[in-house]
Amino acid sequence: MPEGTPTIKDVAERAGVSVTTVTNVLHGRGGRFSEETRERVLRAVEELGYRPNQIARSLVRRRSHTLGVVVEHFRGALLGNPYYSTLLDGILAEAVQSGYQLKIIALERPDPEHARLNTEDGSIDGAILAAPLHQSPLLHWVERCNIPRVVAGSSPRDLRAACVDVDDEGSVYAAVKWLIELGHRRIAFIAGPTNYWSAKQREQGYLRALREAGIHPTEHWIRRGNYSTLSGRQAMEMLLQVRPGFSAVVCCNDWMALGALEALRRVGLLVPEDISMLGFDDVEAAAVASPPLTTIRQPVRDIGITAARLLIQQIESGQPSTEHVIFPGELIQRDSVIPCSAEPPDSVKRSQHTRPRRRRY
Amino acid sequence: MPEGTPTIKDVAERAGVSVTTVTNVLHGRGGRFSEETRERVLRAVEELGYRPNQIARSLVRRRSHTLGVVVEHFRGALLGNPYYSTLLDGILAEAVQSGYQLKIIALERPDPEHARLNTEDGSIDGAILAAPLHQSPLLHWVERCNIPRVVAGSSPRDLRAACVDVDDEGSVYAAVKWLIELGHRRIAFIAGPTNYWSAKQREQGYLRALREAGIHPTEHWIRRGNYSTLSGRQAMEMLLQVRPGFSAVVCCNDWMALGALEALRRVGLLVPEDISMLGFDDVEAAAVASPPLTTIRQPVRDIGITAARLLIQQIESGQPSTEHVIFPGELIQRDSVIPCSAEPPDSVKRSQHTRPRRRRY
DNA sequence: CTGAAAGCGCTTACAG
DNA sequence: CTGAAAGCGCTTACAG
Repeated sequence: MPEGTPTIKDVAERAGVSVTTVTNVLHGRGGRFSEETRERVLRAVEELGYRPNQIARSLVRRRSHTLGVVVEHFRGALLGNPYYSTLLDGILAEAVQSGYQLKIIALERPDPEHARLNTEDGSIDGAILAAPLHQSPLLHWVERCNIPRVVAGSSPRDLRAACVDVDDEGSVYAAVKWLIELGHRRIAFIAGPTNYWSAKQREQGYLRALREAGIHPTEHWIRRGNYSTLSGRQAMEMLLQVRPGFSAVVCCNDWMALGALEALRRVGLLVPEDISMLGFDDVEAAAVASPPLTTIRQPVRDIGITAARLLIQQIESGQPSTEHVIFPGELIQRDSVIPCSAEPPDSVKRSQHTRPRRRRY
Repeated sequence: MPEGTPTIKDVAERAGVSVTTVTNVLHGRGGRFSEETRERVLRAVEELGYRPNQIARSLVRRRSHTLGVVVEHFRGALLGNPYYSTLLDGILAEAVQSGYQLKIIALERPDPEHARLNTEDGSIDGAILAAPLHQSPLLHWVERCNIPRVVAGSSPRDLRAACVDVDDEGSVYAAVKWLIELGHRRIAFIAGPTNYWSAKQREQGYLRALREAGIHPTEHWIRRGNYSTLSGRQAMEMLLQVRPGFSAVVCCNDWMALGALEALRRVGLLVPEDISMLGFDDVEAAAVASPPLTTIRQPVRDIGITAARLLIQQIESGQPSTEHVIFPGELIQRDSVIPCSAEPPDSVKRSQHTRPRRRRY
């Protein structure tokens, strides 16, 4: 607040009443002032251009009506990631609806003490930890901090704190089971980086589906990328080198699937005719890829909304919660998956294709 | 802050010193205490788990070390828009680097008074108005508010406040001029919604380039969409109905370009062989479209960074500023634009294509 | 080197 | 219906 900003005291003086009366009319505590007093106060507010200082209010009420979103600020390009921004969008929508505002608390390092210093400082009423990395020290913080809190996304299932997440394991499991029902048995997997809890879970889902169907993947069936398009292309290239005749490949995220698509295109293999492809996330680019990518969508915005709702509940009830809300993923069927043809890939009739290079698989 | 939270007074008592001394050691005001006192205070802080209440501090220092990002919260799906989230990402990066945190102030309606109430309340040191709509009442607010402020994105050039933006008009002008140099003369335009300042500017750039080249577009050359893929497809379909033999079409954003691509594909026209296509924004999907889209990229993250920097300068210098920083757009050349062949489209030799339907243009 | 006191701008019992 | 006083948790001259 700049120097000359009018305060409640100025209003009181101008209206010729006490500051107590000013707060009372400002907060509509009826019956404590006459209509005439009310008008005088309001006029003074108007004339002075007075706006209440929320900081002072927060200090005495011990409530800031602000939600904190805690993020690890690794390398800075955080909100450029649609996952985080969509999560934030959901949180914001719910917060605004309930009369809260949002503070972004970007931690320069995932240090519990650092987190406490920035959250238990009176500036927020509660915190949402946004998609922590696998085994982040912040999970430790979140389990024992002194303010209402919930984890949104990437939450270990044994977390002793409220959290909201998608069922990574279960939705990949279901999708791979579906591929198997379509006749696919040789199904490769392009895995994600090991520092993501979600990547691990998706891999588990893949393995469980195969196991239940009595299919035993060798290490040649799995290649690991880092979630980037390039790494997906490279992983696919390595997969092609071992030539075990896959009829389908499932990717831990869409960007790697897009890279894998590129790798197949380069060697003249067609999706889905030669190989079916399944992604995860349903990023915007998935719908406009060629072919449009069949993928698993997670309700990221709903996760954000629910996390905010859970947090506000804790704040307003005064009851800490350790509730876990797990959303199912949704299979988005587009054009990159078809049933497995009985014949091995070599003899599959390929549709017309204009690429010059063409290899046997 | 929950009830039992230790305060500076508790620390003072425990250490057997005054609160003045506690603040002094906490803020490292050297020379005002003995080494032994310092240790006693620090030990008390440690034992009590004391963390300073920033709200109280803000109240007396009149500084919150928080930047406010003001957005119009229309329909809620705000940060789902990569433009906003990327802008926010840049702002966040610069803020964190300079020791500030971010508060998101989502306004339920673009009302100047509502904006003042939420910004001039002591909770932020300055505000960034993020990409206001064309003629938003908030521009009015930003020109006369009492705290440091800057507009990031979509800023009218005559704004009497600091702002950072891309040169929409100039970059479309330059790109269209380039198309003309490539031999294109019949260049259609799929315009954006009229409530976006940027959409208007891009249209102006298109018109200026044509005008300078002595080309006179009729109203048939321009169709308006609403920035969605679907609207782009429909606009292209309308453009095709009048059949004026365009050799190129420039779109006000990438999503509409992607829709236009779809419309052309449906009628069997090839991009870029039959028609060149230029987008704007360089969204992620542009790079993976087929063909990869030639487009104009605006440095959204840099706009955010610069806006935050300008704001922090104002805050720390106490000097309001009305500086305008305008970044050029960057032409990203991919595969959707080629030189115009001398022959009219009808006789253009088309490359191999597998689509069954094929129409004369 | 140390501390008592005033004050930041509000709210909240409480007394009248 | 109205107001004086205490207090929220800090910081800042200022006096010693």
